[in-house]
Amino acid sequence: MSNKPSIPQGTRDFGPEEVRKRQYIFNTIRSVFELYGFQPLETPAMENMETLMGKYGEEGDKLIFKILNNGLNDPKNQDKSRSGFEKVMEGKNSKDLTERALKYDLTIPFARYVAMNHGQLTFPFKRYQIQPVWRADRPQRGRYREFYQCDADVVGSKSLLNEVELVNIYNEVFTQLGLTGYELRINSRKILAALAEFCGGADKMIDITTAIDKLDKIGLDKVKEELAQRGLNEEQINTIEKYLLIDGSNEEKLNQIELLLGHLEIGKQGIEELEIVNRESGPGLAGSNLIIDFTLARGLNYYTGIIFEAKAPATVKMGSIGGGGRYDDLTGLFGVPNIPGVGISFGVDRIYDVLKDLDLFPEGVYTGTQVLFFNMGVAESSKAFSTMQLLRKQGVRCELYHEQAKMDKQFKYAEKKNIGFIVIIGSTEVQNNTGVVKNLKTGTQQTVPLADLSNKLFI
RNA sequence: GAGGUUGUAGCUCAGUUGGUUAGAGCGCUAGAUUGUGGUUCUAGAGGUCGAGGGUUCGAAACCCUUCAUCCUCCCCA
Repeated sequence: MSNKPSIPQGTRDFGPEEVRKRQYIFNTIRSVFELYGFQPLETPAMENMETLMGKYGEEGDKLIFKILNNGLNDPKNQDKSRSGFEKVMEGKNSKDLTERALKYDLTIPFARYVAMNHGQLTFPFKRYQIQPVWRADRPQRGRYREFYQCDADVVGSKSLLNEVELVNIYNEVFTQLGLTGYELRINSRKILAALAEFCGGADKMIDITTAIDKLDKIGLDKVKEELAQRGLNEEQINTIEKYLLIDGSNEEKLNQIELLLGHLEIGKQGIEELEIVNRESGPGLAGSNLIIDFTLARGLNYYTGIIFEAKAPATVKMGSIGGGGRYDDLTGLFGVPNIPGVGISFGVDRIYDVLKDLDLFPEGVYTGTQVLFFNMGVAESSKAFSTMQLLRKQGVRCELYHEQAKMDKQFKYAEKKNIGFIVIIGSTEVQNNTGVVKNLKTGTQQTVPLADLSNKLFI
């Protein structure tokens, strides 16, 4: 029976305090995006199925939340519904059963938007987008079925200046949030492509990248094992091992990769890109927070150039808190070729968990109401109400206790809501046109004429 | 999709080999205290032991099923 209400697996309610903390993260990210000249965009929660399918790889397709069509039981649809169901049972998709799905990320809907509106847009188009996305994944630490992404993308520009700006956006946001120990790992898909070309051919690229991506998790030996399982021979695996053993500062890594893959045209391009981004991203940033990592692969198969992954400080064991990269032709998927782009994403829900673990939320996040007016009776509360309205006009956040009650109760209400000040207007005060202002943190109080009440008293 | 963990009061959790009426702390309500909270003291309310079935003279405990939860793998933010 279980009459208890519940919410779907992997979703969450956010109480007042949580919302405030999340808002703090959103506002920080939004203000940095705006600072760098990005403009807001919102797209629907759901997209047509064909917009999403096939864009995230085979695994990704399975994780898309599909929406059942309405009217399946309508007599004139029943045959279609049945045959559609048969198709679904075979693992295929059927428009007769589902033609819409919840969006899986913000990049593909954005690409769809650009493809639809490229005639009207001014390029390069820089947009940011802060919205929830949904994945039918099994929930666990740092993984939810509904979560927010904050994306910033630039389309219509091949300049590496964009990558450099995005690196600095990451740095600015994480620094403002106090997350100074973050790591921004970068690599280039072109280097990975060069490696694949050098040993095994381009068709082995996905096999190679998914295996080496796990290096820090499972270790070199296991990676070699997995490569062998995926059909690479010993010579090829040895080359990959050399590749994986590249280490040192960013500059040292670049020198070593030059020796290994610099002779290939695509490798040369990738190395040059990394070199530029590393050099231009700013003194103090490159090499400490910005780390060139040749094992970084990233799953999304539309990336073609520089790729990013932001990681929380190793101590919190959270993994990726953001990611992104360059794609040469995302809108080509929607019939509008030759619009290159590059973008990044912040995972707010994980950043929230990390800030909580590290106790990095500032004090000010918790404040709501500044002043509580005590309710001392009908005539008294009427006076309190009109006084309160005047204060509200000055921008002071205040409230009047909802009913006449013992002072004890009203005090406790203020305390629980973390309200810093109370104002008592009782019969004596009504007569004298005064109020007793008490600072609950220090315990001090003073009687002041109501006309003198102002926001200065409540700081 | 595969594997595991936990589910007892509003919250955090005890509960012995299966044995009478299931406990504690915190919180809540009321009083001590009719205009001054946080401290203290006193009293009180609050449980179909996640749900359903089974074993047993007897189940919170053992078995099966199911749901939820958290975690690991896969993959990802």
